[in-house]
Amino acid sequence: MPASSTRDLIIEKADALFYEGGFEATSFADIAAAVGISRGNFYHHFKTKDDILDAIISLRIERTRAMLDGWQATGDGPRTRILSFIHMLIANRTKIMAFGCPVGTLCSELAKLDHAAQDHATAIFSLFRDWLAGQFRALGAGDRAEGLALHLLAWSQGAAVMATAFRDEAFIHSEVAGIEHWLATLPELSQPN
Amino acid sequence: MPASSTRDLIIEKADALFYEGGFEATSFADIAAAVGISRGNFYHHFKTKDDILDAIISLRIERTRAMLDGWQATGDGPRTRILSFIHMLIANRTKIMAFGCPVGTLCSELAKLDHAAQDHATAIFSLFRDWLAGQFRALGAGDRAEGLALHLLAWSQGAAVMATAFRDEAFIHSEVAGIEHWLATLPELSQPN
DNA sequence: GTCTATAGACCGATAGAC
DNA sequence: GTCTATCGGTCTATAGAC
Repeated sequence: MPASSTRDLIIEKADALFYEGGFEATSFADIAAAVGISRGNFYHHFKTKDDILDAIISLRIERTRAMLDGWQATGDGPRTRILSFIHMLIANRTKIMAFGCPVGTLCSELAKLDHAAQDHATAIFSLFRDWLAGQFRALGAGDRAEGLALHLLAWSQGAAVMATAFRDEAFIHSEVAGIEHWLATLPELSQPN
Repeated sequence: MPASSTRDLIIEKADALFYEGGFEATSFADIAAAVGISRGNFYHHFKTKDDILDAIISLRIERTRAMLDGWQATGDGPRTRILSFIHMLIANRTKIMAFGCPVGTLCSELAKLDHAAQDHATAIFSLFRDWLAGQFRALGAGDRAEGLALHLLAWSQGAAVMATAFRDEAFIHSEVAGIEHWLATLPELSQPN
């Protein structure tokens, strides 16, 4: 079976639409139009809107895991790996200023909708948290590693929210600089990089 | 004028519904049911959904201003006033874990909807930013005051997003403790309180 | 009689679902 | 393609204060 089936195309387009317009505000018609198929064809692949959402979250989990594995596979030390995470804010700054963080905004929207997929979406955050905690552990943070990971995640989320509200690119850069300084001067860590 | 009571009731109920369920996902029928009036009566007070959104944002701006003025009117020093802001995270922790920060989630949703009221909603953030900057200025932060204010806002937003995603009350407390420590050890500030 | 608040029928469009 | 429910929004009628 070819990898880029219609189903994959639907997921791909719906992923972008849910990110840029929100889950609730995106209709089947929007997705069908973006894919270029009829709505009838659509239901052959997904029975309900929630099914698409689950597929999208699964895709994001896969891609996040692949990205983290890729960073892990380099010869870089944990500090450099953490910087790779931080610099996502810069790399994605244009989209973040327009639509926020894909993970944070999805979790917030699903919380308000009291949606069954809440935990599934939060699992993306858990991937980042665990991976970051691993880096901090490698730096000698011990049992503080998870707390540091959560704090770093929160910091990046706060930067994303404010950058979206104020459409302020300079603020993203200043927060990233702040994180880098924090990382460089963390008192608990014993390893230099 | 006696007319304002129903109107005020609509705003109050819609404010809660928009916060807890999101703007897009809340219908006129939901609001009318919460107020206990017919949808026809509803349209006598507000012509469009955007009208009520504007009214809600204006209400939030008024209430925020009143709260900040109240903190300003106390005999407390700027450090204690900043702590009042931070401790909102604790006071509102239950709602934040369920629905996120009212301001941050609204701004994020309106950004995705590309809604005309985006700037109006961001004005609530601006109130906090300017007030916090005033406190930092009083502490001798000089032209760093606004940057510190934005950073503190971002920190609280990040804590709110993560607390919502993970439903983690302990995390809120640990972030608040982190902010308090940061505030107590800020190197730039010359005033003791 | 006028004005305002209220109710509820009604509209076209579109939603998710099949 | 078709279903039903519901969306935001419009319309008219009524009830009562002045």
